[in-house]
Amino acid sequence: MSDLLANLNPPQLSAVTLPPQHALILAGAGSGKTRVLTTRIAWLLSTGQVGPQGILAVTFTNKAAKEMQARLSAMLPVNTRAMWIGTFHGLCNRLLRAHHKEAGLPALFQILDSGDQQSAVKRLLKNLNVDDEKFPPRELCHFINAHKEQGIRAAQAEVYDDYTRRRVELYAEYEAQCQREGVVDFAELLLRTYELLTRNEPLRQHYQQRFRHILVDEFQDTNVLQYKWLKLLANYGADDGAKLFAVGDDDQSIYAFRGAEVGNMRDFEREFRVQSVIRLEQNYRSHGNILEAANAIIKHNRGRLGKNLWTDAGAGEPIRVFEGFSDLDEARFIVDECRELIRDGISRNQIALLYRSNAQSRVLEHQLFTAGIPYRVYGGLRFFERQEIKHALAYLRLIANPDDDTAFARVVNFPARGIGARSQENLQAAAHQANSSLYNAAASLTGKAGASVGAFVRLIEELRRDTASLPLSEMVEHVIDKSGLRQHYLGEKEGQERLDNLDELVNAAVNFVQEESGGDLAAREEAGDLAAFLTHASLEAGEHQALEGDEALQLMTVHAAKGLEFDIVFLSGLEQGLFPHENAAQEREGLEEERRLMYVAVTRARKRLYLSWAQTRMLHGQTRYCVASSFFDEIPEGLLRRINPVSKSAYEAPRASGGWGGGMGGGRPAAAPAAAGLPDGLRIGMNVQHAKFGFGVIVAAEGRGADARVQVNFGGAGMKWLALEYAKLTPA
DNA sequence: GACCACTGGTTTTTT
DNA sequence: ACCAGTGGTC
Repeated sequence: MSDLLANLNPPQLSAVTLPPQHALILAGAGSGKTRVLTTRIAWLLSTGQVGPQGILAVTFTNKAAKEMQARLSAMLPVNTRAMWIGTFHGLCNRLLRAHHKEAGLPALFQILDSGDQQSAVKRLLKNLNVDDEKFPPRELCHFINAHKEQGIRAAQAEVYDDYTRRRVELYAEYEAQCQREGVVDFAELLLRTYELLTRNEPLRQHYQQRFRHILVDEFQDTNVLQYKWLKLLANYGADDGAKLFAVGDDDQSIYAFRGAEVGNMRDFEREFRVQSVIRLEQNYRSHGNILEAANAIIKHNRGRLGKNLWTDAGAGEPIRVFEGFSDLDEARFIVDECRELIRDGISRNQIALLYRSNAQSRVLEHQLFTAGIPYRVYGGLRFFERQEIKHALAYLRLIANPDDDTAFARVVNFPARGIGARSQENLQAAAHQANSSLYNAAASLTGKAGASVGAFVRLIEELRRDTASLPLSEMVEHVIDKSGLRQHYLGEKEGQERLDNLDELVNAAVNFVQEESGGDLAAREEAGDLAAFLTHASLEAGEHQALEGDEALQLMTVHAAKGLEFDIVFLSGLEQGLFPHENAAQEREGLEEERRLMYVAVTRARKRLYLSWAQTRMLHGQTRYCVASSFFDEIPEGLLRRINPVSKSAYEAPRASGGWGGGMGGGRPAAAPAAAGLPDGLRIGMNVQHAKFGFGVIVAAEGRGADARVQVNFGGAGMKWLALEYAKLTPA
């Protein structure tokens, strides 16, 4: 055990060895958060304070859960399987599978991912004859999820206008549809579990007594419902409830936009009368200058719980700042610099190229490709979200649960088997009328359409029969062949990649069955291989497409980089309107989240950090004229080293390109053409001054004469459209 | 039912 | 610029 605690610093040690009580650990970036969490569990177990079955550890991502499990098994010769370690969704799934009857769900309930949910909503709107222009499925999904994530059912939803009344009705209809089909969406997993435990006293008591220690990772990312869920399991208000050990960093809360509630940290501290708030402030990751910059940035946020990271590593190098004429120029600089770093022996996967939004990767990728540097882009379409995979899974889902209308609608005519939109509408109507699933309504269709739909139903039944005794992987293979999917993609021009992916799905099934340890055993025993595999596919959308283990540069959004670290980090596109993003920069809350994002980005770097921006950038097919991000103003100049001449705007007098430009599109931005209707003296890209908003750059123009409007990027004051007739703009 | 042209919408994203 | 989704034509 002394081994266990060796090399912990004093705050880490006190967190790990805290006597049983509620605790909040404020763990700064790079302060050894995961280590504290896992060591805490190991310590609790090895001191005999609790058995493995008394531990519940919750994370947000499967990756984090797996890492925790792996680290624990390395630390202790203990059966980690008796512990409940997983994501909120994974654990809820486990509970619902075990108690599906009490929860009012079929044993083989399916899980809708966000895409499935949207299709389900679309189908609902169609059935109810609701105009999907007035109620866009995307927006409706968001409305429904936002309510569920607050723990609010349709019956309790607040109605403040006609539009919302209708949305609430649709929410209720959607709930009914899901119930009828035996499917649950992500938010439902949590809400249903919460309600199950609330209403079912014996079950609730069972789990409240079982779990003695509940540990939560990334607590700043919990939403309202997740916190309620934790309170329930910890038997909030009782003396003999589990002890909650929450680890988080309010400064790294970057998911408020999807419902995360940083306020949970404060609420937790207050409601649970937390006596021990422990701050982990020693950073083991970054050199001093980098850390100092991060601290300086985050200091601008209000209402922080307060924390100041320090390091005993030296100051290190200054932060390098590069200003490009264009996004291309910026990308070229970055790639040149990377080439040199690689030549100097830096490992490629220790270099990260970060950006605010995915669209920015294109220009970087292009330059990297040209330079022949291997790179890996994180994000994008994931394995189980690919069209061909979803199709194959839909067949499997129908085998498991014929009432799954989402799956039915997806493949009833794929590959094409003459069941057109018309027949499908008829079927929908029949099913709606009979209040039954599409599958069951199929028999009621007559005529030609009835025959083809009947043939489809028979196909599914045949598949079910023929695969009933096959092992999972052979089952998948059989379905791919006999459904006609393979044949279909064989005949498609670009079908080879899809075929490869389908083969990969068979492999995934093989691995899934073999991999006893990682899988959710309880769920599998309950429901069989197929159901467990389908759950796995929904809950764990799969590895990102790029190859693992390659010696490659790492490209990703700042969000995706959270939790990771690299020797060298390039943070590009530091322009007002892009980072901080214009949609967020208007309100303080939004800007503060952007600032936390900036803080996360900066603290990813161990040894060297590059910050760059471009005076012009192609965005949505148009050239945007940019000003530097206001975040530059928040970093003390003394920490920075400007690697090329600094200018205030794209339209200063021409000057040397600093050696990075030259060539196509790389040099000064081409002089902007006089935009239609702009009065003399105004040009796109020009610097102007406004009485209220201050200095800015004209970014776009439209209309002429009295209607002429210009879009001006005012930096800190944001992006504005101004009517020239009223706004007083003077060239600056 | 297949193909093509047009449209709108593009911050971040896990489960 | 680029993607996905849609509506039209053959």
